[in-house]
Amino acid sequence: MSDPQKHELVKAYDPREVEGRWYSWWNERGLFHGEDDPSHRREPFCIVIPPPNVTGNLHCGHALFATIQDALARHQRMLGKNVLWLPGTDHAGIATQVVVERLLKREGTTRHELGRAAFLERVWKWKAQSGGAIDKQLEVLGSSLDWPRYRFTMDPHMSRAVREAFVRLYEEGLIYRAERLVNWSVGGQTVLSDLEVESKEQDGELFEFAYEVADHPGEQIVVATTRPETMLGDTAVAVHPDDPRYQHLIGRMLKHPFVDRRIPVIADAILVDPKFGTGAVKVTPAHDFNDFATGKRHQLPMINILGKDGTLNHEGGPFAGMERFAARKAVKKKLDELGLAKGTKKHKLTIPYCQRTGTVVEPMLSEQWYVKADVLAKPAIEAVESGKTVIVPEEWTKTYMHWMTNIQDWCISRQLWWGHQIPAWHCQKCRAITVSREDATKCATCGSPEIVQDDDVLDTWFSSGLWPFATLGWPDKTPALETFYPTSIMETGPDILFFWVARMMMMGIHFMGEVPFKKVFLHGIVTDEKGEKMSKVKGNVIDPLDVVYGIDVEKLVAKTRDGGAEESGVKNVRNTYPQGIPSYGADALRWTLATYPPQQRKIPLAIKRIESSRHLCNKIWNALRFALPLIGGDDLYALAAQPWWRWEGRGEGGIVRYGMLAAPSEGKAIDHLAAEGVLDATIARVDDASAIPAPTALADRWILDRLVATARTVNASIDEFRLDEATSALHRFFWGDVCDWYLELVKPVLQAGGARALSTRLTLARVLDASLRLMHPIIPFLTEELWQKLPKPTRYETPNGSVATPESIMVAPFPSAVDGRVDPAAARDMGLVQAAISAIRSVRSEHEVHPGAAVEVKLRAASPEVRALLERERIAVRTLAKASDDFAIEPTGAPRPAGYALMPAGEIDVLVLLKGLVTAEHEAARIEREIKKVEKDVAATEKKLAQPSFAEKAPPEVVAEARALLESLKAARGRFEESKELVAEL
RNA sequence: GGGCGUAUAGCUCAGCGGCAGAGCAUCGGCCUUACAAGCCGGGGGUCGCAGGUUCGAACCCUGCUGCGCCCA
Repeated sequence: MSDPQKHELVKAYDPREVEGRWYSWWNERGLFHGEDDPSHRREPFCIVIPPPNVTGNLHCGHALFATIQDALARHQRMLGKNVLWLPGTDHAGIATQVVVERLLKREGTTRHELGRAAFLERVWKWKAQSGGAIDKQLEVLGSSLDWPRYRFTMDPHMSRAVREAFVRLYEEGLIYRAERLVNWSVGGQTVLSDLEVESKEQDGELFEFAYEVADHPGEQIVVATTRPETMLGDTAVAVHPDDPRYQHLIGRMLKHPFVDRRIPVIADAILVDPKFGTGAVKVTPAHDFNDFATGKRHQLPMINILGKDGTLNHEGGPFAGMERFAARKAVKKKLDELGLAKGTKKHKLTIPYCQRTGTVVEPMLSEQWYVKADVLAKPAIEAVESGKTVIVPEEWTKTYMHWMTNIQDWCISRQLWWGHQIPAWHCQKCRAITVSREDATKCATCGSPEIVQDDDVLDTWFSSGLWPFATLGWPDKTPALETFYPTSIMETGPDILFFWVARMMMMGIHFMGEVPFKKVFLHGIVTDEKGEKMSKVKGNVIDPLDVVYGIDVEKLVAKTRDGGAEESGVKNVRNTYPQGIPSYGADALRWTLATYPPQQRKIPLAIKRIESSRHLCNKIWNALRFALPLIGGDDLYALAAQPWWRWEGRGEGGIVRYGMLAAPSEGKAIDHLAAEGVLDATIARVDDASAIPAPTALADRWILDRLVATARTVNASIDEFRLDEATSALHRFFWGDVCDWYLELVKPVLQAGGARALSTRLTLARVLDASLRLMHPIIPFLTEELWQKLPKPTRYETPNGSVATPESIMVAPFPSAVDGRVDPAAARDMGLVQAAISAIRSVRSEHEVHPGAAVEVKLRAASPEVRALLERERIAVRTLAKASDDFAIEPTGAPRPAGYALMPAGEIDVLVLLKGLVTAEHEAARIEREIKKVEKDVAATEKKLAQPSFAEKAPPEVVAEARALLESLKAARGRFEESKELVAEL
C-alpha cells in the first residue's frame, strides 16, 4: 500500500495523517487473530480484556490498560506466539440501570410505569446506541484485539455460563439464602455488596437525647446518636456491665417517647465503650451492623423502620411516610419539644455511600442470596502462595491475601432489572425453591406449576468472575478454552483487585480446576498532573481522544460544562488549555502512558509529557526522512548478498586489522585497503555469499553493539512489565545513540561513497529496521508507516532460524541479539572517541567559540592503539567536534604547547588552541571550576582509602577500583594545575 | 483504630549496599543542508528527621514526622 521507492516524507510528522490508515489494514489481514490451536504448534499467549462498562466512554484508565495490554500482546506476537487478546464489554448492572432510569425520568416516566419487559427492551436499545463507542475508541488507540471473539456479559452464551455456575454452586451448597443486615442503596433501590459501599469521613454531629425510665418520670438515661431517626427502631439501650453510673438501671425498662414500646437497659461489654459519649448506647438491631450483632446476643426484636425508597414505614409512628432525612429533623425537633434533647456535639463520622448513585447507604434487614466465600477463597489463597498465579507489583500480594483470608460471604442478589435474573423459582404452594439450568415449569418439590421466578438479578461481578473462561466457551469444552486457558496475564487496576481479580481466581479455580491467569499485573490510577483524581466536576479530566485528535478551546470548554463541571472547573480548563489541545496522536499518548513505572500508584498524566512523546515521534519520523534516501531502494539487500571478500592485514603501528569488502575485484580492493592504511592485506572470497557480512567501520560496529544491548533491555523489561524501562532504553538508544551520534558519524561516510558506504548503508538500514521493530509494541502506527518505506531483507534472522519477511511489522520478528552484534572492543573504542569529541565540544562551548568555527586541536594518548584508533576516526572527530582538518595525534609526555587549553578525556588528553579565541578571565575561571570539581572527588576517594578497615574488609576488586580512580583523578588534577599557566599565554 | 505504601534536583519519578540518575523545566551558545517539535554545552541534591547495623547506607534495621490508599 506504500511505494517503497518514494522516500519523500513531509517535513513534520503528522499523526492524523499516519494513524488513520493502518488499523483497518491490520484487521482486514487477520493479524489480530488468535488461532484455536490446542496442539500447541505455537505457544499460546492470551489476555482477556478487563471489560469496560458498556455505557461508558473512553477515559484515561482505558487508554492506560489498552496501551499496556496492546504492547504486551504485540511484543508476544512478534516473538512468534499465538496471541489472543480478547475484547468485550460488561453490562454493568447498577450503573447502566441508573443511566437509563435517568433518561426515563427526563421523559417523565419511570421503569415501574414501563414494566420490566419494556424497560429491558429500552436498555438493550440504549446499549445498541452507545455500546459501540468504547470499541471504536479502543481501535483509535491501535488495540490489536481479536474482534470476531467479542463478548458481552449478557450475550446468550454468557448467560448460559452464568446459569451453569449459579446452579452448580447451589447444588454444591455454596449458594444459599439468608436474612441478614445488608447495605441498602436508596438511590438504586437495591442491596449492595460490602465492596460497593464507599465510606467517607465527614464532619457531623452527635445528637444526645434521653430516654425516661418507665414508671419513674424524671429518671433518665442519655444516649448519643448520629442518626436520630433510627431511635424509632430502638429495641434496647446498652451500658457497660462494669460502669458504676448505670448499675442501678441494668434490667429496667425505658419508655419510648413516640411509639408504644418499652425497651430494656441491657449490659453489653462488646458494644459499649464506657469512655465514649455518655457511656450509654441506643441499640437499633435492624439498622446498624454492631447493633445487629448485639441484638443477636440478647435476642432483641429487630424492627425495620425503613421502606425501600428511604421513607419511614408504619413502624415510624408519627413520622411514618417521611423521607429519612426529613424524619431526622422532625425527630430532633419533637424530642426537643419533649425536653428530651440534650444538645449536640461536633463529631467526625464515617458515612457509607453507594458508589454508583452517590446516595447514603442504609443498613437494612433483608433476605438475599449469598455465596459461601471461604470455601472458594482457600484454593485461591493457595494458588498465590504457591506461585501458580503471581501478582505484580508484588506489594499487592499482601493486600490480596489479607482480604482473602478475612473474606465475608458475598451477597450476590440485586433488586435490579438489568442483569442475569436469578435462575430460582419460588413455589406459590409449598414455598420450596427450584433452581434450574432451564426455565422451570413446575416446582421440583411438590410439582405445582404455580411457580414464580425470583425477581432479583445477580451482581454484575458474578458474571465478571466467569469472564476468563466463559469468554473462551465454557461450559463447553471448546478448542479456544483448551488453547488459551489458563490465560497468560490479567492486567487491570488495583481498585478492582477484590471486586474482580479475587472473584475470577475463586471462580476460575472452582470451575476449571486451574487458575484463570498465570500473572496479575496491576497498574496505577491515572490522575491529573498534580496527582488529583480526574473528575468531571473539577474539570481536570483529560479525554484520550482529545489528545489523539486535538480539540479547540471553545469545544473543550463546552464539553467540560456539559460533563457537569463546576464553574471553577470550567475556568481551570480555560486556564490550563488556553489554546485548546493540539493533536498529539495515539502513538504519543501510548508512549507517554508506557513511561510511568508500574509500581507507581498514581500516574499523573501531564500534557507536557505527551508533547515530549510527540517530539520523539517527530524525531523518529525525521531520522527516517533523512536516512531513507541515503539507504536507497530495495536493491540494497540484493547488493549486500553479492559475493564478499574477507581481508586481513596489518595496519599502521603493526595493528592487525580485518574486515569484509564488497569489492568488485581483488585489485581494486587492495587499492582501497592501501588507501585506508592497511599493509600486506590478504583477501579471500567468502563462500557463503548469503551471510550478510559484519561491518568493519567503528561506528557501524558500535551501533550494532548498542542495538544488541538495547534489544536485550527491551525484551527483559517488557517481560517484567517494565514498559518504563523499555521506553527509556529505546529513547536513549534512538535519540542518543542513533540520532545524536550514529547518523552524524555516518553522514561523511555516505557522502564519500564506496565500499564502506555500502556496508554503512546496510548497517543503517538494519539498525533503523530493528529500531522500528523494537518500538512497534509501544507506537504501532508510526513504526508501521515508516517500516513499510524501508528496504527490507527477504528473510529475517531470529534465534530459531530465519523467517520470511512478512507484510506487516506487526508480525515481523521482535529484535534480539541476532539483529546486531556484540562487540565490546567497538564499545570501548567508541567510548574513547566520544569522550574526545565531547571534551573538544565542551571546551568550545565553555569559551563561546562560535559553533561554525574550526579549532586547532591536538589529541594525545600514551597507547599506540588509541592513537591508531584516533587516526582511523579522524573524520569523526573533525566532523563532530569541528576540529581543524589536520589536527595532531601525539604520544603523551610533551609539555603543553602555549595557548592550548587542556581537557582530559579518560585515556586521551585533549588540547584545544584558544589563543585569539577567548579571554584570560574566562579560561582562569574554567580551570578553577574544574580543579574544584576534581578536588572534591579526590578528597572523597582518599578518605575512603585512608580507612584501614576499608582495605581490610572490602572486596579486593572494590579496593582496586578505588585506587585506580584516585590515580586518574590525581592525574587529571595535575594536568589542570599545569593548565593554569595557559591563562598567562592568552 | 488496623493494614499497606510512600518521602531522592524546581516538577514527575528511576535507582534499593560500592563515584547520586532520567525526562521535563532552567541558564548560555547556535536557524550546522533529517528534525528550532531541533543541535551543542552548562548549572542545580545534608537522598523527610533522629538513632543503629556495616569497611562503606539514598538503599538494610528501629523510632519519629508528613503524605497517600485500603479495611474497620
